[in-house]
Amino acid sequence: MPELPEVQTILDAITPLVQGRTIEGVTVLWPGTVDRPAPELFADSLRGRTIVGSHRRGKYMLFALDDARWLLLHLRMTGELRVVPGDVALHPHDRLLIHLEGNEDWRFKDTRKFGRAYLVEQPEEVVGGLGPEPLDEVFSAEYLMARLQGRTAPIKSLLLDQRLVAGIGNIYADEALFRARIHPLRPGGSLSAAELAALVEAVRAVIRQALAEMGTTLRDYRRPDGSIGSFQNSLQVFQRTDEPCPSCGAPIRRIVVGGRSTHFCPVEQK
DNA sequence: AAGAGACCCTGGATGC
DNA sequence: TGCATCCAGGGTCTCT
Repeated sequence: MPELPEVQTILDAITPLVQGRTIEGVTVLWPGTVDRPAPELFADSLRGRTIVGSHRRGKYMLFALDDARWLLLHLRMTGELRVVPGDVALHPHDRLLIHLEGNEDWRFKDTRKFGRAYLVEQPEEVVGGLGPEPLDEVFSAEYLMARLQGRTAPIKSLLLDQRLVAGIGNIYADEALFRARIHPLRPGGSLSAAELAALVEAVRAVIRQALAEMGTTLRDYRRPDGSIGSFQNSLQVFQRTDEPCPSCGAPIRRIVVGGRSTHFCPVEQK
């Protein structure tokens, strides 16, 4: 579900609801949601801790605790976060409950059970392998030129590789490639310096706009207050198969690249 | 090392 | 209506 703009939007909404608050207990409803340590130790270790800060790295949310450890959350495809009164009825897809002082619950709901929670001493244990943030100046045409040298995989697949650049998912990969007018099947190493420069700017523009619009709601994504994003109204190719290209009118095509649905204009993207 | 494919899960939409 | 198939904002693992 959520990519960088959605994760940032959720984090911005959830942080004021949990920062400074103390965890009275944890209920693990689906053990698979807890990646590390073992669920019982995870729950025991969080009891009594206070959340003192938060930030985002790629698609991960990082919550700093008062014992210098970190709670990391990844929502994967269908994860949702809410803070609700403790007596609100559970949803069948609630997987993890963090009970806050004052009888409120921070709830992790996740239909497909792909989401994960981590309690670690060093966030780098989990996020250390991520590439640069797309809005960081490190992410540049020169960086891509060096990293994509000799790569034969489709540029679409490479944009989804979190080790190359962190936070881009299926929606924004397709949208950025359209804006840069680059065909998704182009081998990564075949892109010229000018094309890479256009791609970097396209990625930044799409991410910035999606942040401003609080993300893209297609099915499951909800902000913690239940409201939706609005970038779905700005999508130019994603999930617009057979609809006219907004630039030339040709029907948008859908293909599968690296097992992921991929949308592009067959006329304009070379 | 890099790339392709299977796999992890559930539920909604679509087709017959 | 019922059943089958396909599809989904992600990432990890295995095999070649």
